[in-house]
Amino acid sequence: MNPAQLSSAIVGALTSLVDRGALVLPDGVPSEVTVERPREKGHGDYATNVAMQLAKRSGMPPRDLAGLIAAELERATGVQAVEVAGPGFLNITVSADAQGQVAADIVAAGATYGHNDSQAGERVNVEFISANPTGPIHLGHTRWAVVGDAIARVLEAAGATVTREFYINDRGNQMNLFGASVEARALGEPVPDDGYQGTYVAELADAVLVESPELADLPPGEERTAAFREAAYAVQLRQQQESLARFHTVFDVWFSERTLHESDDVAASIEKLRSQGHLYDADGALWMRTTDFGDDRDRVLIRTNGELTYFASDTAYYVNKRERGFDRCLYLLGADHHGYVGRLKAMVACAGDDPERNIEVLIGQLVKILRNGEEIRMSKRSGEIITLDELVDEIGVDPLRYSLARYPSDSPLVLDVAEITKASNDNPVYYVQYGHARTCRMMANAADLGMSLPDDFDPSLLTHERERELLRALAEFPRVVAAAAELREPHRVARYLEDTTSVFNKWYDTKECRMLPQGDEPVAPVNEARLMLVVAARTVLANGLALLGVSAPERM
RNA sequence: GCGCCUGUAGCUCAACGGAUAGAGCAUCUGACUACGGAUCAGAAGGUUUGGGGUUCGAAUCCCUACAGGCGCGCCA
Repeated sequence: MNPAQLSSAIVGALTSLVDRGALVLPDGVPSEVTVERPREKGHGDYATNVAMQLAKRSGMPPRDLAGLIAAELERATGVQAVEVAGPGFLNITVSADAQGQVAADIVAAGATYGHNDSQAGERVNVEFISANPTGPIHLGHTRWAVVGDAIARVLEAAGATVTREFYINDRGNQMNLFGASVEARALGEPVPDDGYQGTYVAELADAVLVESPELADLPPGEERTAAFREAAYAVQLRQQQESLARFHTVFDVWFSERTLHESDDVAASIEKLRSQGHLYDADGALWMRTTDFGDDRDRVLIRTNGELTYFASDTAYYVNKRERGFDRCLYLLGADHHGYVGRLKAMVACAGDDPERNIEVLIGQLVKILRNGEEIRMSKRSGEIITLDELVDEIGVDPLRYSLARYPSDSPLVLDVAEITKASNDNPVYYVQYGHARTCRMMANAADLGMSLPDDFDPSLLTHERERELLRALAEFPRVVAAAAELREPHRVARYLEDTTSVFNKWYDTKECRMLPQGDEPVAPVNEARLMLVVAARTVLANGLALLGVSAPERM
């Protein structure tokens, strides 16, 4: 019996109490109730605080109400015992066969186990990284490359329709400066003072000259600079895409800022906002009155010199997303951009949308990486960059992804290269992956003995306390996925996997719970029931790792 | 000055307002005639930064002080 099923049973008990007149709930019976997996042994398989939650409304003391519900709930199918504890908790013990059935349900669901409908019907645009195409993907982008991708995966598992999107800022002064920098490097001239200094610019210049050697022969001037800009842009964008693909972060849409201007999107979005009455002219510029919706100051859309601001593009881009049908636009930004939150939300309100629903801005705090106890630093001015490619070379895709995925993105984070590259039990990524590999070895061993998943699986054979613990953990997975999706916190999946792997290992280590027959014993139904449990555990570990974009190796 | 984020074991961090705040690392002690030990069992380590408040119950919510990080352009 999984938590959702138990919740339904509790709701059923409440309903029949109300129907009988034994209980009065002025607001009606809740459609679902909280069911937790108790941390303490001796508190049953599951616990609920429903009696304390409903005590006030029902006009009964929590413990009295708990007793009433307990008596009713004990009659439900699959419920073995209900105990009132503490201030009014209900500790529920599920019958062995109802609990064991969880294993077969998981195996039947296979790769879809964990999927749920908590976000069904949501059309979500997840925009993340959106690095300027003037340099490589680097340390500063890495956290969202993992967590943004994992959020998208978790939302999909929760039933949402998701588009992962990368916005390319391929327009404006920075691009021209970038072009001029590559041009200078290619021709052996000094890079402009405010230009791009990094060594990667020299590499780009070389790559451009290999692909388009004729550029060097063009006469100096704007056309040549533009030609270098376009060629370098193409090379740099391709490199970004390759780096991210190698890192298992894949986008559905690479959205060019230029296309907003080449189409009428910018003009159209300005007209839309004008018609909403939130634009005005002052000092020769066009402004959006974002202060109407809580921003600290109004924002310029068109400057005195007639140029469009970046914010004008942002506005057009948002309107474009909404026109493509997304109800929820997620923006995953670095901490250095948190100042944008206010204006983005105000802009959404100015466009006539609901800033509480149509836009959601998540801020990722900075990640520090330590090597030999010292922080690896980047310097924008000198162009010293720690690229994603270098990090992947040094740390590996799986350890790097997992190490970033297991922490909430709104807390600052320090990672030590030595810790996350250790190939041992020190490292949670290998702990979980090894757990998965172990389930695979066990399945292979079982196959060697001619064992197979039983057609007449008897769930009541999985009775050992360690088996029940494991079943409880496995049953929780869909709720963990749902919570991760709702809260945009995929680290919950990683923590859950570590916990579940630990529970699995404890079971594995228990002499009374050997899956294989010992000595010369023949294969018995209990052995095949345990095989079912192993396959269920493998399913959960594999599905969970997939949500984080981390591989699930069959052997290590 | 204003705003956002953070403050939990020696370190890195968990913990939908729930029961005795948990893991891993580091330290110490056990289990290898093993379904691959990249495992398991155990010890030690805490006034959840300080102070108020809200309630059946607060690390969590509110106020306040302190400390750290990051922002506050007609730049992108």
